[in-house]
Amino acid sequence: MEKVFWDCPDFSLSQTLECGQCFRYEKKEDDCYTVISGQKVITLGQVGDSIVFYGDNDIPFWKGFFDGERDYNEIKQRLKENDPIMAEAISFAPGIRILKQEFFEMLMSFIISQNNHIPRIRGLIQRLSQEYGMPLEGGFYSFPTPQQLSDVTEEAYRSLGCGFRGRYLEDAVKNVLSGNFEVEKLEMLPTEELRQRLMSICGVGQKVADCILLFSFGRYEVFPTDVWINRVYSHAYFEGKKLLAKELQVSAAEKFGNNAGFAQQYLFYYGRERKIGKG
DNA sequence: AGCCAGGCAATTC
DNA sequence: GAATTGCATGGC
Repeated sequence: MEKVFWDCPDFSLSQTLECGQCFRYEKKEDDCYTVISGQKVITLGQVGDSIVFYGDNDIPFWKGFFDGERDYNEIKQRLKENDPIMAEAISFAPGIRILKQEFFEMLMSFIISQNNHIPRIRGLIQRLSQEYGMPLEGGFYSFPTPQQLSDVTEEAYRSLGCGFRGRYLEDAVKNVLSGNFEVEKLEMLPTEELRQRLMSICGVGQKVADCILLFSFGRYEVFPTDVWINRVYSHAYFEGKKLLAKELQVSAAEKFGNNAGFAQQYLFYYGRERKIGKG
């Protein structure tokens, strides 16, 4: 098997995949991972700072997927200034990079994520792909396209185990197929307008919309606010006092500015792994 | 064996 | 408008 090497600074494959932004990866032997995005699949590993791609399937795509061009060192230095908790969160997982993932896949995945555990989210996405996606090499399946899901009913989603989210998933597919969610056009919209557009889909609230804005549209100024972020944020900056989501986001915007999204992911992973503020 | 989950819409006050 | 409630399911 052909190997392609890639030196990418400030990058940990495991931290980036396992920090909660991505649901479609599988850990193999020797710290190797198989990652699936849309119709593409790759197996890769890491030796020190060096990433090893096994196979040469569209390497430029995967370098973009891993946000390879961005200077994360500069972002981290800026976030750490006068912020010991952030410094600790960053040193806990200094190799997180924000992935660039497909819009439709993020839309469906984060609808599924609501009121759900991460292991179960992954299972549901896997079954959805296996049922309606396309077989790829290695026994994996592509995430289904909107067209492949065009006739899937709420009941079918429920029988996969999606529960009450079935109605939302069906609505999301209808919306995308209607033509009001073409990525090339969405990319042009200012963040707030794009957020409102996403939230017009039943089942997409601000949290889900913000995850899509951050993980798919590269709107790094957003700060997705969920229960974990609320715990770690109030613990880190407000002596444990819980904030309303609105207040928290105003505070995060002041504190982190255009790097809020990166800050969110460092804090989220740190808080969740260390169970900060829980119990 | 329950408890609860990267929330949300619907309902109620 | 802010606060409360029901939701489906299964991993832990």
